[in-house]
This record gives sequence, C-alpha cells and structure tokens, in this order.
Amino acid sequence: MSPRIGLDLPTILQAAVEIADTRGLEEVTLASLAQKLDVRSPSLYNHVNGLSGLRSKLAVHGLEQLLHVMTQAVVGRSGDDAVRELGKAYVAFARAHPGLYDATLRAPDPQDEEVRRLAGETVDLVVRALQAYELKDDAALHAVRGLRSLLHGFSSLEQRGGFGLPLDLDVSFRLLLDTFLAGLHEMKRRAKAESKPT
Amino acid sequence: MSPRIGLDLPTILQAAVEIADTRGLEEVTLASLAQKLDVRSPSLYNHVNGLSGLRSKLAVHGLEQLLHVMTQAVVGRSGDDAVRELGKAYVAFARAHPGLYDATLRAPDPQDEEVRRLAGETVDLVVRALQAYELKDDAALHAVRGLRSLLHGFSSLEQRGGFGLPLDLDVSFRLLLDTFLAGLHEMKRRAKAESKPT
DNA sequence: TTAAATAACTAATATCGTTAGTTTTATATT
DNA sequence: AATATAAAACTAACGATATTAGTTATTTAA
Repeated sequence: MSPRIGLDLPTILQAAVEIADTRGLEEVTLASLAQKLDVRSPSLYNHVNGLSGLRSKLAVHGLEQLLHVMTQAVVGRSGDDAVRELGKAYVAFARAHPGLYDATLRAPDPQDEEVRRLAGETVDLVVRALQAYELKDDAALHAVRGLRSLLHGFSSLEQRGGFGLPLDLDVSFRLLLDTFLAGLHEMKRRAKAESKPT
Repeated sequence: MSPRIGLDLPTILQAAVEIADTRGLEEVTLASLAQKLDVRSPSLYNHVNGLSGLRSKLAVHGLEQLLHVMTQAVVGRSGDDAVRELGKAYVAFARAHPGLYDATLRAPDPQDEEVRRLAGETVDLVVRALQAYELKDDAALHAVRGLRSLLHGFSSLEQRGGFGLPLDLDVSFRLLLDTFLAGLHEMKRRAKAESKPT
C-alpha cells in the first residue's frame, strides 16, 4: 500500500524548514525544495497540496514547536518568573528559526482546524502563566493578547533589522518585559483598590 | 525634456497602494500594476527599478505617511496623552493601509539612505514623546523599541487575524497601552528611589 | 507470480519578472 | 515651422515558477 517510500512528509518539512531558516521563507518554493530533495517538483504533489499546502503544513509544524518550547518554559514556574521564561523562550525560538517562525504567522487559513486547535492551546497556556496576576474575566485574555503583541512585535522587528540603533537587543527585551510586568502589577493594585475602596 | 507624460511615479505609487491595501502586498506585481494602469509591464521600468525598486519606493512612501500621522498625533501633547495618541495613530494607519503598512516593514535595504533618515526621524519623534518619563541615556531608546514592538506586534497580529478570540480589539489595545504606561511610571519611580535612597 | 496501488516521472501550459531592441511622441533647437 | 533629440511606451523573447495531465516504474498484497 505504500510503494517507493523515498520521500515522506517529515523529510519534506525538514528540508523546507532548512531553506526557510537559512534563506528566508520566500525562498521556499516547490522548485528549490525539489532540487534540495533531488526530485522533480511535480513529485511533491504526492505529499503536499501544492505550495499553499506546503505553507500550511509548515505553519502547523512551526506552531507545534513554538507551543512546545513555551510549554517547557513555564512548567513549574509562576508569576513574573513564568512570564519572563515564556518570553525568553518565544524570542529564542524566533531567533533560532526565523523562517519557520515567519511561516507560523503568514499561515493562510485561521479557519484551519489544526491551526485553531494550536492557537487555543497556546492561549490556554499563557492564561495559566498569567494566573498570578488575578486578572478577572476578559482581562486575562486581553493580557494574553498584549503579551503576544509585544513578543511578536519584538521578534518581528528584530528579524527584519527594524532596529537600526546600536543598542543591545537583549537589554531592550528585558526592559520591555520588565515594564510590561510592572504594568501588570500596577493594574492588579488598581483593581484591588477599586473593589476595596478606602 | 519629458515626452509623453502619461505615467509618473505618484500615479504608479497610488495604484500600487490601492492594490496593496485591497488585495494584499503580495498581489502588487508588475503585471497587476501594469494592467491597472493600462500599460504593458516593461513600461514600468522607465519609472521604477523593477519589482524590488517598486517595493522600495512603496516602503519609503509608507514610512513618510506613517511618520506624518504620528507627528500630527503628538503635537501639543505630552506624557501619557502623547503616547496614547501616538499609539492610536499608529494602529489607525495600519488599519487604514494594511498593504502599505506591510510594505514599510518588508522594506529591503535598511541600508537605503531614505529609509534610514525616516527611521531616525521617527525615533527622534518618539523619544520626544517619551520625555515626560525622564528616562536616562539609553533607557529612552530602549523604551522606544519597546513601544514600537508593542505597536507593531498588535497591528501585525490584528491584520493577520492572529487574534482568534471574540474579544473587542480596541479594548485590548487600550489595556495594552495602559499597562505599558503604568509600567513606565513604575520604572520611573524605581529609578527615583534608586538615585535618592531612603 | 501477478495485480493493484501509488510514487515519481515527462510533457505541456500559464503567469511572472526581466532584458533587448524598436517605435512613437513631446519637447527643444534651429 | 521644420527638425533633431530624448525619453516613454511598445513588441519580442527568455528563464523561472506553479500547476495539470498523462505515463512509467516499483513496492506491496493477493
């Protein structure tokens, strides 16, 4: 039932990731991929639904890995420590896999079932990491969005060389995270003061 | 000295912006642009240095507009008010011109003189907007990076539909900005406590 | 040993960016 | 006013790309 097991999906994805991370996501073409795998490009259609299908698979693959490293980063931690490690893991992943990280965001269908599942799991993970701040109702979800914005924004700008200044990037990131966390604590204090007026 | 003044750069850029904002930046091709302008694609080479040249021009054009709306947003304001208006103007621009905003970031050469100039001016503007927080030395520049990360991250994720949750985006953004500002104030307090110990 | 299923192939098409060379036309010059 | 020049727009052609259709080959199952 499976003749000629030369190529398979993991092999294809591995090669695609390699191209994406070294040459950039836009260099991941069926032609370049086929060449790397020593195969003619139409052969790839037996494993992947064209270029857009490949990109989808790549996006899911990246989201899985990102979720994994984030999960590892927060286990056994809570509060500022958890958020800091989460953040560090996020930017470390984006730095180690620039092309793959790119792929997770230019993911086509937010409709895609797999993508939705992974996105949901990621939100859950971050919500748990933020438990210490006692955010009520939607506030936790807004905070997740905020943290994600900040992490993605930093990673994205770093990758694109958007930071022209000769300034240590790790320091910038640490300060950004510190500022956000300080803000979170302040918001918590304000909420407490609100519910328990003087 | 200028025969056949049919096409010119502003006209071309306007058409390109229109395609970018309605169909997405990747749909801005010499072919689609030529069709929209009722011209053959090689004719565009008389005004623009190929597709990459067009993208550069588009990036500069977008950066100019973005800097302009940001400048308008902060004039006559200071402190939290200035930062809040700056942030609102930023995301409003990204929402109104998704394709053009995209172009400002996938700008090729950070080496480009025009790009560097605009980037520098933008940094200066934001530094001035942050004056009220009395950030010392590099701290102001780190804060600029942080604010930009947060603004870009939010805009980028919003555009890509990366926020799957059914939650008001404006509220998320306001809270994110509030949290960042609260953090900035807290950092200022800590710095004061440091320099003037008990 | 043979049949079926499937992977990989060749061939072909449409679209894209790009270059080279030609034609056309508005402006400048006589 | 007639002409020369410069620049814009054109046609033709090439290489690269994704994709489809149809063919060949090979592994597995019967």
